[in-house]
Amino acid sequence: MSDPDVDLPESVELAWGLRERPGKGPRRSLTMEQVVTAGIRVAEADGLPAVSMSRVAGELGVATMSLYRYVSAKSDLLELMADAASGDPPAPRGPDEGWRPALARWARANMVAIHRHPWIRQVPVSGPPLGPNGVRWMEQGLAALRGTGLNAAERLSAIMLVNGYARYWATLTVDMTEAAARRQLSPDDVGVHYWQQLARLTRHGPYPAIRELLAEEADGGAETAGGEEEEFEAEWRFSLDRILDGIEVLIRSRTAAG
Amino acid sequence: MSDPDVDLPESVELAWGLRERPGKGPRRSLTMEQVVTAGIRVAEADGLPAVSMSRVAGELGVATMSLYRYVSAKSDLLELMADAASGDPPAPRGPDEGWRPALARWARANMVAIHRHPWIRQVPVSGPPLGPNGVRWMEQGLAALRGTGLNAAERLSAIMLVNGYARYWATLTVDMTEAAARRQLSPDDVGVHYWQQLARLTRHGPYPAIRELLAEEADGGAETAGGEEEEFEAEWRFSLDRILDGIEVLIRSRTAAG
DNA sequence: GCATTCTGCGTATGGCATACGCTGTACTGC
DNA sequence: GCAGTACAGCGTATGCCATACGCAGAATGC
Repeated sequence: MSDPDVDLPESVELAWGLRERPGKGPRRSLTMEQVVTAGIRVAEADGLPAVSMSRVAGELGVATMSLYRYVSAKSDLLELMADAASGDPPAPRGPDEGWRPALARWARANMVAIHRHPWIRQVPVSGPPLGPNGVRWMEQGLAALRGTGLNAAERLSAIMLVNGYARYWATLTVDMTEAAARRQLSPDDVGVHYWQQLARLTRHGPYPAIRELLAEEADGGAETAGGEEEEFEAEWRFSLDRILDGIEVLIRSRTAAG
Repeated sequence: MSDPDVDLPESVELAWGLRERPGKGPRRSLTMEQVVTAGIRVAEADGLPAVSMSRVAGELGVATMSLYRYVSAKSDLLELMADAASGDPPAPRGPDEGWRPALARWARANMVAIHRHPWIRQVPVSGPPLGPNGVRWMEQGLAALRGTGLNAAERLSAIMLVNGYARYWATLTVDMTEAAARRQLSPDDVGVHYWQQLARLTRHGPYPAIRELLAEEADGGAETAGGEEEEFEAEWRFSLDRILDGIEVLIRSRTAAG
């Protein structure tokens, strides 16, 4: 079913600690971990655009080109950084936790990881996870759906859907917060500003649904407004609950039929 | 409610055709449309990384720096390109089309637009839509949910959820297809290769859920496999149906209670 | 002790976005 | 019809960037 030696990108093998030292030649003076954490340090301090090969090399006191003995291209480095910064998936809470709370915790942890390391959202994803942490996240996500009656493809699609949402949401909120900070406003004010802009643009022309939205927003907008924090939270929960409801419909139909 | 003059980014005003010619000074030798379509032409031909200010300027027969009379930064140009390439939202089909088919059509059109212009997925989104097409897409999305009993915030969250999924899915499939093409494989083979890689990495260690997945995939993988095209389609539909089911649960509860 | 093989890295190439300031142009107010 | 003014196009220059190539020296196997 699985050949003993499927070929894997070199940096992935290094990250998993496979690959033995090759005997010949001088010792490496750095570890993969040092390289990756140096990259993370830069991203954390000055953002992903500041992560250049020369900057990371400088951080380690080596020449720029030395890094290419560890990663085959900058994109490799970025992927490894993202994997490392994702950290540990949330610990399972025992077999009697239902799939729904487990998946909700997993989703939130997903979102929180990006909030904690906002630069992750700007790392282009080139494919399904292969890094050590990515695979462990996958494991935990799938574990939440064991015994639900969903088949393999469905379990996979479901966690991808949830992961996609968490990433999307985190990206959106971080972008908004950063846009706000750049103009020295609160995230709330950015929202208000957007409504005003939209109102101006749609003042003339066929935009009935948007105008209905704006009117309703202006009316009742205040009634649900708690703190900023709570509002973000409520919106996060809203869409997540829609997704989980949708999954639940399917699971129920499976357990009823089967 | 809405001030007569909320400030809008200059390029947005240009794109909407607001802003009168300023009397003084020489005429502009280009239109915004020319600049944007030149950028799109480059992206279409050689991908987004090929879109540099000098390349676009060359396409138009003007000097690089001339473009900065039209956009304030490259990111402006990219956003305008993405908006223009999004094209028209799907036409509404009449008031007796239910919210669900309407939203499903909208979602698919969203996804198809990215498939048609794959570079769109690489344009960083800096905030909610302000371009002419983006606003019209928003209008159509919201229109699909009129009269469902959902309030403004809920309608907005719902279409954002659907849009996020469409974008996510399109990105994923395009990335996979391009990765396959780069290695001269079929997208299917890339999938198989991934399973093999995952199997190797999880052979030792605590990955029960992933191993279960791999086993099940290896067993029954063939039984559902139709053409590639159909499989993509089925997976797209699966998650979309989860989301729509979730929205439907809420709508039903609203119309029952209200 | 020699061949081999790998490491670190200096150098060089060919990009890139964009700040600045100049020149000529088309209009406004007189 | 003319002066003043604000703007268009753009040449030049700065300071980045990723990475290809090849060399010198280090560690090992034999």
